[in-house]
Amino acid sequence: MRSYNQYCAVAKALDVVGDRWTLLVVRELLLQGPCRYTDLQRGLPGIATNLLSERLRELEDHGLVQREEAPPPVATTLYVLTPDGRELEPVLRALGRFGTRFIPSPTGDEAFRSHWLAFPVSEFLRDGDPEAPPATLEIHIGDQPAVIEVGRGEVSVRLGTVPAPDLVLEGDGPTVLGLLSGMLEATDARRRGLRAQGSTALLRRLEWS
Amino acid sequence: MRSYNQYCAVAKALDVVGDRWTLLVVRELLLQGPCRYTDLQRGLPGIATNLLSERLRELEDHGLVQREEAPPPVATTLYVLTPDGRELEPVLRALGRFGTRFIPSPTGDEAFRSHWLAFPVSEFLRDGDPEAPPATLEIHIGDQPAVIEVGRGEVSVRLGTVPAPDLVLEGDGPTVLGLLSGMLEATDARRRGLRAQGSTALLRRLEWS
DNA sequence: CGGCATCCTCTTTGATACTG
DNA sequence: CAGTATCAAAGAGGATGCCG
Repeated sequence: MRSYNQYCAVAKALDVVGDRWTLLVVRELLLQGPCRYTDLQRGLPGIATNLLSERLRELEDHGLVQREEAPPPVATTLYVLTPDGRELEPVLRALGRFGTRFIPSPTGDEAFRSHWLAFPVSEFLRDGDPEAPPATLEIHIGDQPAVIEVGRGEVSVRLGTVPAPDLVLEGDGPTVLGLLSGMLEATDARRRGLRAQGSTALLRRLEWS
Repeated sequence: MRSYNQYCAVAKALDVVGDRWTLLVVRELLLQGPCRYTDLQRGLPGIATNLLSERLRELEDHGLVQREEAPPPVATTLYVLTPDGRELEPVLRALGRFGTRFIPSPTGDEAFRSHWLAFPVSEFLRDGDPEAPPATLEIHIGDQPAVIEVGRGEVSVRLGTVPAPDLVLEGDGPTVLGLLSGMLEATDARRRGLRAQGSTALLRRLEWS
């Protein structure tokens, strides 16, 4: 990217991360941790491969990403955020908070990856009943299932499943997120194809701010 | 900008404000308040005029900027951030905080506008002696003088001058900011062309975090 | 002047194909 | 798997012209 050439920290930041795709590459590394090249491609549907390699090189040049040669049996290169790179998390969080207002457009043809849930869940969801025993909620939206764990006042997400979830939700992105955020009633969600199995009372425990 | 087409708030935010220059236009409106077209041009050295008008139209289309027809005698259009647009401030602050690490490169040929100081000053400077009487510090760097007011634990900046400042600093951007942030000693700053008039003890009252 | 629109050139992006 | 090479299309940058 051509530099803005301004003696201003915002402009300097944009000189470094203002290119198209750059911040989304960082999003992937923040959410997924160390990634192989193809992990990144899967998390960035639509990116051209030449751009991905170019962005990674630029991020490396700026000291935000490090390339690590994984030892056998993996024997591949892993991309990892440096401590400096991890300091982009507040930027990503601020962007996510701002961007939620543009989400509700229900076009439906958009790509979805389950790990993208991690930001909104940790930003907006609260455990409304910290005294109650921990509970788990399994979500099936797109590529992979994810688990939301709630208990002791904390809410967290991770990819994967759990042996005996208290509730399983299955549906498309807008519907599941609408239900989680309380913007959608259970009956409306069901009308939009949501399938729920287990204790839907768990939903009332989650508080969206 | 072409949409990333991802069901993710960060991607949505970047769909809206990820274009080149867009966030800097918002920076100007946040720092300067309502702006005429030419105010924006002055605050955005290097922008092509067609891009500025295009960005303003896009921001308007997304509901982040409003066009207001100022009544005579001004009789010009003013650009103002909407409440939604003002919610980009956390994004700009996060970017500024991240971008400071890329500032020290002292190339020297960069554009500078005094109002750009507002973010770093309000983010990083603290009044180290809240009990002491309020004091004022006038800064002459580039285009216009600015005033830093410190007192009662608060630090603020505004453009303009003050009748009897306790201290006047004159020099280039890196030097003055280096002095304010404590990264530069007074003698080093003087060697780099800084001219100070008044009570330099005031500098020790300012704390940089 | 303030507020753009147009034209032209140059750079960046996106899509696809190909390679060690 | 991890990229590089190629090329058409879109976007950015710069100059200039127009109009109230």
